[in-house]
Amino acid sequence: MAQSDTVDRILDAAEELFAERGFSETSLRMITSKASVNLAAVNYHFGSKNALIHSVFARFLTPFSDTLEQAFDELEQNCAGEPPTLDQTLRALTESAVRMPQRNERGISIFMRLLGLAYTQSQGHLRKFLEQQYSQPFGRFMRLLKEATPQLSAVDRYWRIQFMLGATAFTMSSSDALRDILQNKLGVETSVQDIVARLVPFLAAGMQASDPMQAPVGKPSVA
Amino acid sequence: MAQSDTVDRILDAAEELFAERGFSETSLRMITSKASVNLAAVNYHFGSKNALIHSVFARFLTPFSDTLEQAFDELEQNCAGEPPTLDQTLRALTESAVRMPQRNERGISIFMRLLGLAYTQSQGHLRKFLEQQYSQPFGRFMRLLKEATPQLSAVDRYWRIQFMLGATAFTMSSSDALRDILQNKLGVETSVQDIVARLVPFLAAGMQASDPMQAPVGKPSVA
DNA sequence: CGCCCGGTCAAACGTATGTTTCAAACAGAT
DNA sequence: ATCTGTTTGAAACATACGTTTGACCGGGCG
Repeated sequence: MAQSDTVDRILDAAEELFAERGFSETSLRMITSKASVNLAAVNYHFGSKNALIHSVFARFLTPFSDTLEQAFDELEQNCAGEPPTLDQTLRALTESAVRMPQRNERGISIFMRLLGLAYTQSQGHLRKFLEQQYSQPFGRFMRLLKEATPQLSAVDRYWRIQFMLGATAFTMSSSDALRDILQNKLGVETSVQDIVARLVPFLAAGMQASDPMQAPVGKPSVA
Repeated sequence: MAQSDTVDRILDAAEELFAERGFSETSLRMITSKASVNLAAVNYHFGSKNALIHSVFARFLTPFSDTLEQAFDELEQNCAGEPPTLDQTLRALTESAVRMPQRNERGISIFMRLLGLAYTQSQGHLRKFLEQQYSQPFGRFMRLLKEATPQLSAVDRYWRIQFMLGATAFTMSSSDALRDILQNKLGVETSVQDIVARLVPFLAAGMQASDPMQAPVGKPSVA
């Protein structure tokens, strides 16, 4: 049957172009010409450009979501009763991302970059789509974070989670470029796993910093 | 003689629209109609849309750059000889941003959002413009960071700086949305100053986390 | 006054976008 | 071989964009 692979070709091309140029900066014509398919194929198979964007996200977010739920299951099972630590929770997340079945070696990088874009570019439809589609694993992650940092106020925790998201999405989204720079400047090779290994302690330390609102600063602050 | 204020009206409108919608998502027609000026005025006064973007950045980045240099001067002067601490350096940066003379109360928010967008949206011309225009204060900030974290290897420092940049740029670029969410969920009002006040300790703690490559992984006490 | 010139304006330019159309090609079942 | 529903193809659609044009206005200066 060889039922046409047009759909996948479009998704592959769209994914890559979106990741490196953003959504509004990527036209359907770029996508279809990169995918070597007819322009009309996008609207035929997906309905609209926005729907294509949703499909691109769904293709990697759904498996990731499943992997993540599974990792969280194991985590909670292993430390039965006690809530998992912050470090364990973060590791469950990052390892789910890294271990996820990739279509190619740049997969994880593209994946991260798209997540960053989704958050950054103010595409109302995308945010709505993601919220009503993947609220469950996201909510679960949030709950785990909450249990792992009982010392934080809700507001502090909220902001620090945003800081973590930012550091992660940003770093991963430009990880290719950053790795090249490092390679040129210091002659050091780096893998995505290396980056993650450095990122997690950074995040955990930031997350557990002493309360900014009551802790005095190291040096007596100039009132 | 009431020399036309068209230029400023355009800059004001552009600044606001860019901040809330991004660059490619904001058309000249939106800008000119918000500013109540003729469409052709943009190309007449600025030459092109890209040049307008540059002008928007220059208008707040140049004073900020000056303020920052001054803050760094004072900083280095005060702790004569000794290099400023990480916390001091970060505070010099953020306080320069916050204290900068604002055109209106949303100024700092817009300013941050635009900086985040500049880093996030892959506008080649913008990055080039910023690099060749404001490389000096940026380089100086990097040098101060280096002196404030002598315990870090070059590679560790490199990655952690990226993490900091990411957390900052990302948070600031979506700060309005994040503040709204917080307002709806917990009924808490937040100012940019609040966010910054929470961000700095997070960054400082992450920056000074124990070396990820030699520290044991489990959950040891903080050595 | 006449002249000029910085600034404004409505209108048009050419190009690129997302989407639609409709005929042709194709597959599989009858 | 013929029919049927699905998928491709080239072309056109309407709209929006950034930019350019040329007419027009209103003071300052000779």
